[in-house]
Amino acid sequence: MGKLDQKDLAILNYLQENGRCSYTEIARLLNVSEGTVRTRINRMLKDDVFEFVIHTNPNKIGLNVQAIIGITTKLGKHEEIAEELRSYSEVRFVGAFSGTHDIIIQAYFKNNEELMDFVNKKLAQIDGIESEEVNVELKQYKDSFSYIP
Amino acid sequence: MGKLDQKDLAILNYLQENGRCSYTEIARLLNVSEGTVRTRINRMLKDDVFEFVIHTNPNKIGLNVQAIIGITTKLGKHEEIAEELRSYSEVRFVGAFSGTHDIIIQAYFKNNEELMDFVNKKLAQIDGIESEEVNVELKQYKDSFSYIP
DNA sequence: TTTGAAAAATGCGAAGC
DNA sequence: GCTTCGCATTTTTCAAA
Repeated sequence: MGKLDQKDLAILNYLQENGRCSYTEIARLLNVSEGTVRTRINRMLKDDVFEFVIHTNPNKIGLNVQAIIGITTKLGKHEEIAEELRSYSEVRFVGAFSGTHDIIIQAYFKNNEELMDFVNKKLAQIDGIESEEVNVELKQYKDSFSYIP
Repeated sequence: MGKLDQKDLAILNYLQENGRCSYTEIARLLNVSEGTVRTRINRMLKDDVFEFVIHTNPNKIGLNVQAIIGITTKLGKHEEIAEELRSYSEVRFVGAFSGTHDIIIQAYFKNNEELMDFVNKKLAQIDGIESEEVNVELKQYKDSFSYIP
């Protein structure tokens, strides 16, 4: 499990700005050969350091309501409930947390009705959920994928 | 602001699975010409429907502590505080919410000490923050970018 | 909007340093 | 591990249906 050096981080930095940046262009910018960039990217992909994805704008595909829901579960039920939640397509993030909530999820919906149905029907049906705290997003200020220091 | 048809959604679906999928390959899979795929992708990029990005695995770049922090602010201070928070590189998500918390952020840190410094120094310095609720992630079950229905 | 075909750019594999 | 060099594939451009 090798570490990443400065060159690797530099490559990731360029790819963050443009996920389709070519090997050739990155090579030009870093003053190394195209082969070097290619080798390193392939190594990082194999080591699961990053992956190529697209970030879809939820509003543009009709998902206008976004919510973050904090969930308190019965003791020892985290795992099972988290696995169940992760299977729903509305849910884009699921994590177990230490703090006020045992599980926190982030989910996207077409409209408020869909959100209500999700909370009152889907969540209500899950055994072991003690309480939920629904936060509806009013405005988004940042949603970045650039964590390179 | 045109709507997306089935063909557009099909293209996005393939790109979700592999952000580097070539126009040619998508064209083969959808039984249309390569030019069609390219035209539509470029239109969607222009319309800000999606963008090509990379998703970096936080752990692999030394960011081992992840937190979701709910913040309660003084009335009328949301905007200003959200803008301030969005400027920090540790912070990857900032939203204003209706619910228990006025602002919810998600942030990544190298270790617990960095998280503590962030809460006790950076957040504590911001005027207008009334209270914070820190949730530290113990395990992540899902973190998807595939919102296509 | 979609297609096809030619030109330009990029990606790939192998060999050598 | 980095580079260079051919060759394959892909992207780009543009005219036409």
